[in-house]
Amino acid sequence: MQYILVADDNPDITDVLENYVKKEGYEPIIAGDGEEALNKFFEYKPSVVLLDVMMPKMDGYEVCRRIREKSDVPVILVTARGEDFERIMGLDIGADDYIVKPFSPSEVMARVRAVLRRMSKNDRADEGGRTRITIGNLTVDIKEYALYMNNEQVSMTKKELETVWTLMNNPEKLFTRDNLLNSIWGYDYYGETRTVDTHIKRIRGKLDAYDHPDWDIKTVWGAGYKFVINKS
Amino acid sequence: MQYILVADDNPDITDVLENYVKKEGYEPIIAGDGEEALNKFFEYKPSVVLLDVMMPKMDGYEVCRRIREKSDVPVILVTARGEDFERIMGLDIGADDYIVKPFSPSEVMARVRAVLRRMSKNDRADEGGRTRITIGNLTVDIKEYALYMNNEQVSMTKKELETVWTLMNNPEKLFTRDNLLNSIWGYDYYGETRTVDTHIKRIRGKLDAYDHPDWDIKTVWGAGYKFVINKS
DNA sequence: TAAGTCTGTGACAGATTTACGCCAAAAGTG
DNA sequence: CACTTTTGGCGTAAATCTGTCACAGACTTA
Repeated sequence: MQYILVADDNPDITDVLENYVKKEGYEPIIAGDGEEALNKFFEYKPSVVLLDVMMPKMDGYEVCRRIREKSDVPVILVTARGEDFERIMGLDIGADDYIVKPFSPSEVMARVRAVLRRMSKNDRADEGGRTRITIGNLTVDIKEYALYMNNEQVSMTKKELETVWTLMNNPEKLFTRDNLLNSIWGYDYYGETRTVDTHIKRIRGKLDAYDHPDWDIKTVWGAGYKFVINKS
Repeated sequence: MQYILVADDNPDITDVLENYVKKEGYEPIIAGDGEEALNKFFEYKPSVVLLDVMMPKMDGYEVCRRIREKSDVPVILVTARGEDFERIMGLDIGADDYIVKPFSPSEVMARVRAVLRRMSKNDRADEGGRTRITIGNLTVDIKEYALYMNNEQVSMTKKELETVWTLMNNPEKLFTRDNLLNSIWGYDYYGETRTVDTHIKRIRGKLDAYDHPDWDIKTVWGAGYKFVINKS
């Protein structure tokens, strides 16, 4: 679940934004003043923070500054009047964008989407982590989102590919179903553990169309699954 | 000591960036206009150059061009909103990346790290000023903004051409919609993600009028699009 | 061997995501 | 300003993926 923190002392504003945030599939967290905003920030670890500049107890600039001491989460400031963006951005508080009142809710959501987009992906392939693993005749490339057996592409769905990738990243390591659900589905997944079985079944169905004497996805009875490498 | 040259005529901006650069362990060199930037460049030989496009005495484009006559140092251009894609990339200026205002300082530093990483990997042959790519019977020339199928020109709009160009530049690589929006529409695009779909549809509509057994623009369900080359 | 667990599998409904057509807004032109 | 082209957005149908269930078969332990 992705949280969005909305901090404004005017309930009319937070009410409207709350609905929009929900409609976009995020979970809104509302705060009515600066201190509350800061507390809820640390409690919920939201993915985006929307801060009104003028709030009781602690203003938006200060909240932003405090958040920046601990986190790189995208922060959008909401200002009352047309201040020059270079002034806002130039203040050493590290805001990511700003919106001038009066705004339309859809404009706000567009900016939320934009900062999330800027933060997401893009750098990950750059990030130095490996993007491709080969074990025996099996290769998975997460940058291409593709899986190859004997250099021939085998079509995989997203979840299937992520599952293989996760297992391959730690050969010989046992993954419980909960481990896999946590790292692939997310920590807040609510559903059957056995779902994993179904995915393993589908993966095996596709990969077993080929011989793979060097490795296998093995069931550890009563525990989970692991990717094993056969030393010959 | 690694120097980073920061050129902008707004002291608010250079002040903030100066602090960030220091915090990351580099030594900032500040310039307030184009001529100063060029002089300090030759004096300090920095590892990265950050250039605001609009500066007194000499604009960022010109500074970048002059630097390129002598050096392959990574140059990041900073532009105000709404600059055209093609002016920044693809042309003979030779910039390595660009950032659209408003930006957050942490975003800037992320890109500095990114270009430095790319340089260290000597990965530069990749983007090295190519202006034309041919794959199978498809040729795109970004300099003349034209696309050919079987040496016959197919009329494309700007966005369509840029999309094809971007995908072709990294065959097999998956681009999420967000990736495409970032690199083609820019960091300050506040529209719908699904817009990409519409453009892909139009591109396919035009290109599918011809056979192209060697390649295809493929949908990766739940993830994005990629340009695939068919090995026969 | 029998009882008690745990896993593999096929089927299916529901959820998600994408393609496509159409329209309206925006940008470009003369 | 009128006209054309380009671009972005939306609703719907189609395609694809995913989670769950029921049951058979496998494994473990006593």
